[in-house]
Amino acid sequence: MWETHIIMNNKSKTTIHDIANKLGITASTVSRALNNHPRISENTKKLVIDAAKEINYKPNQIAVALRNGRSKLIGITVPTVNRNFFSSVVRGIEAYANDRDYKVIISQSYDDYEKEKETINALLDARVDGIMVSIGKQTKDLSLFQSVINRGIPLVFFDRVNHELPVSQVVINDRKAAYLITKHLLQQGYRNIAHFTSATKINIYAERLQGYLEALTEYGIEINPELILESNMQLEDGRKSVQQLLDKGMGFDAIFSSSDYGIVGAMQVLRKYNVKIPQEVGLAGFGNEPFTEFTSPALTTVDQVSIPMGEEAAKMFFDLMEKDPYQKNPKKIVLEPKIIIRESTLR
Amino acid sequence: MWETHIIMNNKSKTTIHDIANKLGITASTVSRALNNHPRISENTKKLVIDAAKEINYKPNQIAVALRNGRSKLIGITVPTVNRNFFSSVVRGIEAYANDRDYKVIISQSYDDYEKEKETINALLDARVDGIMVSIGKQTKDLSLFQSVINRGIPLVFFDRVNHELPVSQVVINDRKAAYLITKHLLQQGYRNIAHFTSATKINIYAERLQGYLEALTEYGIEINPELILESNMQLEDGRKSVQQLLDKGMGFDAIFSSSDYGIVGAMQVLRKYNVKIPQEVGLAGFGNEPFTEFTSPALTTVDQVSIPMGEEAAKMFFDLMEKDPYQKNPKKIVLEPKIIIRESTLR
DNA sequence: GATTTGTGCGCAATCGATTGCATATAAGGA
DNA sequence: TCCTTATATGCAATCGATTGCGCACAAATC
Repeated sequence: MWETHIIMNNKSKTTIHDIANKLGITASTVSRALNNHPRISENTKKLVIDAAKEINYKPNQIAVALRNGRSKLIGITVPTVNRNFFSSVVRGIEAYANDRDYKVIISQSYDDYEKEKETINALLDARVDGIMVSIGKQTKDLSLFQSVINRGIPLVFFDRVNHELPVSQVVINDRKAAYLITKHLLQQGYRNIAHFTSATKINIYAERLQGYLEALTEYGIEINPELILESNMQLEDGRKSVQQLLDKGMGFDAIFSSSDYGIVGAMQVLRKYNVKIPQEVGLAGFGNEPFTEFTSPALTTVDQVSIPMGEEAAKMFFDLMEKDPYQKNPKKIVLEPKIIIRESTLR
Repeated sequence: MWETHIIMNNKSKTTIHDIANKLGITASTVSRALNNHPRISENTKKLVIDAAKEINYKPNQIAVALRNGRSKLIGITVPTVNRNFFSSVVRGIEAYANDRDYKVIISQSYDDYEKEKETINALLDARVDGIMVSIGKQTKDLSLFQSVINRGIPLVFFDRVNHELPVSQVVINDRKAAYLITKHLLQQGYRNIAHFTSATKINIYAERLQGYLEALTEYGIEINPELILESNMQLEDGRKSVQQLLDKGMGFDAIFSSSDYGIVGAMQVLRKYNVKIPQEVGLAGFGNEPFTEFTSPALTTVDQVSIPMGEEAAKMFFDLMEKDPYQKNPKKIVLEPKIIIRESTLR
């Protein structure tokens, strides 16, 4: 089965010229016929279409792209593609774009600003028709994005955005989600709610912190800054943060983490100390990572409606391309997140 | 901040002709200078390179692609991109390709054969230089893949492959992984080990079943066909399968599932019945989905080395492109999976 | 000094498709 | 019959970069 095969070279080079030769007409006519140009007779149209089928003609999209100045490619840059949230957004984008005959190029920034610049430049070199980005944690200098806009290339931010730049964007209502989650904790009778957050210069984390504070204030609960811990909110950070709270002897009866990873880390440590969840401590995360469903108890969290977010972002790209490539009127779509209440906060 | 901006149209159209005009030479010379052609004087090379920098020239990759017949694009088709395994493979591919100045187009087949054909044809239309596929569950007709090979377009299968076609491929040693997991269960003293499998016409599942059987045989344990359950192995299937075993009163003290989802489903049901894991029943999955680390007890599983798999697949693509695009000598790389022993099988 | 060799660069075709501007033929109008 | 107006198609430029061939001019060889 694995032996050498005799294989012919039919590197399928059929072009409109082949069709033209076959029919004794010119490539112009073939091109027009295939594009259903009104000035071509029905008769030759039929002839051309039949001939195209017969020799299995497929237009060379590269040539089309060069001539038309449109590559029908969309570039995506995300920190990493193998994170459930990002891959789900990509899924949404791909699905929407695919239906419209657009293809999607992905590239990863690894949350590194230099790498992010590189990949975006690479996408521009590839002549993508538009770019969709979830910016990295380090991103500060926005001139690159400004120049993308100045060149009339549709640019869409999603999830992680920057408000200093008038760029069309799709986000979820982070503040409201955090508010609702915190309120839920309060309704469940938790009163000393800690919060895990990340660098709050990143908009989404600032927003979530805000929602948390709002809910507490609404319930007349005094804010305790020592209960607000900043970290990268990965697994290990969650462990450390909760350990810190325990070591300090901080009285807390719930934790709301801006990341699911952080909360799982906390859960692991608490279980070691035989803390009962949710009876003694309630735990809520953010992101609806698949694993939150399978921990025990299952974790309360926020679903970021990632696939719809991808679809909206893609839709926005097409809108921009057609109507406002220079983003004179950037749009902002705010999706409603879904609060997922599970056992970890139900006592 | 969101008001209208005055934005100039610098749709950056700098071409080699602009450089040529600026310097009073021809585009040919500019092209050669930029490509470091030996017949161009060092002096003009310097002039050209400086001028290129000055006007911020970037080669139009579309034009380059048309002229050279190489798009520097790699197409990937996976069933769905938002599954940890696939997105991790994509991550590996992207990382490797990116280092070599190649870009990656992704498309999803949704495990639907028609869709799979469509996306592969779309990738061919986009003139990708190569295609990497993890075939869908339905895929039967392989003529499309054969024709890709016949056209001299490097094709690489990964994970889900088909052995009827001599295509270069990267897989893991599924049989061995299953064998080792089963052996581990046996070593832990489990004797009545059930197995969840999927349609065994899909190679990977057949292999895993085989490894399971081998280990049992090695330990002189009689195979009980009633302990081998076939399903789609999603969460719900896992629940049903284990319920089925319970209803039938089958005596089993361990389950090895070919999918992590299946085993989590089983775990949920068993917990409802207050079955002690791992004391009464040991549980092992396959795939090392992120959630397996966070269940309690944490699940024993098999890591499919997805990122390395992506890198190997990408490496294979470049090899094929350079040396054997028509795959007269298809290669097969078998990666060693990593057995991840966790609490769910340690009693 | 005549001839060969080498250096540096331009001309024009090419990749495949699209499109503005003719042109040729047929059909319609005066 | 002559002229206008459609209708159907061809010609050639274009998108931006690459490359075989050729042509100057200079340097080297005899």
